[in-house]
Amino acid sequence: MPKKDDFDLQLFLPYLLNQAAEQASLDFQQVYKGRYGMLRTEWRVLFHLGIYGELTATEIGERARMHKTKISRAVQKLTERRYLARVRDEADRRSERLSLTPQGLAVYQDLRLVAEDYDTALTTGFSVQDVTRLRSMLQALAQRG
Amino acid sequence: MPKKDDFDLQLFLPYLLNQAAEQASLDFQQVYKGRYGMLRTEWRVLFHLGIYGELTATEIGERARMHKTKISRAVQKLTERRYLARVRDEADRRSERLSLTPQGLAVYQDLRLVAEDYDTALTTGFSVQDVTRLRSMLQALAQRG
DNA sequence: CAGTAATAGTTGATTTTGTAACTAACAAGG
DNA sequence: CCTTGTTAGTTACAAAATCAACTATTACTG
Repeated sequence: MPKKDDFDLQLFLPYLLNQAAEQASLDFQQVYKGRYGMLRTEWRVLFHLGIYGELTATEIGERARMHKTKISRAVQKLTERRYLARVRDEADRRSERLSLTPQGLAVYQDLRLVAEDYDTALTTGFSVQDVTRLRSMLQALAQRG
Repeated sequence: MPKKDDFDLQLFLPYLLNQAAEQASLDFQQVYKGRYGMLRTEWRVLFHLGIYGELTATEIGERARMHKTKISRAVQKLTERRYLARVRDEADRRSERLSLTPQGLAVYQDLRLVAEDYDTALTTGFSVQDVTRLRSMLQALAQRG
């Protein structure tokens, strides 16, 4: 393809990161959307609770860097589907302790296995050192700001 | 932070890629949104035309992996702002050849400089080899599917 | 050449996200 | 305590993305 300008968009990091992220997300989305009709935000909330056991909406927001309205809506959906339970914190009645129900936990465990397999599939073809370096660079990039 | 489950979400590639991509996009968005009131889709179309000179909407869609409705709307906005010109292709009257106007080109050139600076800023702190390896791995990840 | 299928691009309806304003509960200073 | 300020979370409205249906044009096929 003849270029008029030698700037290489395919190598521009914000663009490249987005292309890679979107591709990876879409593949994994097939599973949680297809199997459980979940949205990306819902999947993230579910995983946070699966990993940490019990968190408030604000805590999830800080960890996942998601806005509280997104979380609020995800929590509503997950509650309707009986994947999570909300208990008002009596020490501070503004917040709620969120945790997975047995059903939610089962879904999490299923998706967690898929996630591990998918991560393995994504990284085959690269050396272990390269993958380690990739993750650490991505973490560094994600943490700016 | 005590974990109930040892799966590390922070290292899961689709999640990690998204965090890094979102951070980078948001930073760069400040510029094109703040300076020219553009959306991400519009920025991408502008850059494709700046680099390749003349393309149809479909060609942009293939390259950028964007859906045609997104492109259609971005093209409308950019045309309203007099950043791009549309000429019906007489060889195939269904399609239009898109190209930047002088104003559009000026905007592209401005943003291109910012993009180069931002890319440099993002990668300082990493070795040249690491950055090269990062880009090539991201390209490989983006190209699956 | 009809007649059907395919392609370029647009438009409209629905869903999802983002932004701002809101309620309820707590905190701190006078 | 009472005013003012802050925090947790929700809700309402606007912006944007997604999906499906549509028009116009070209390509295929008998």
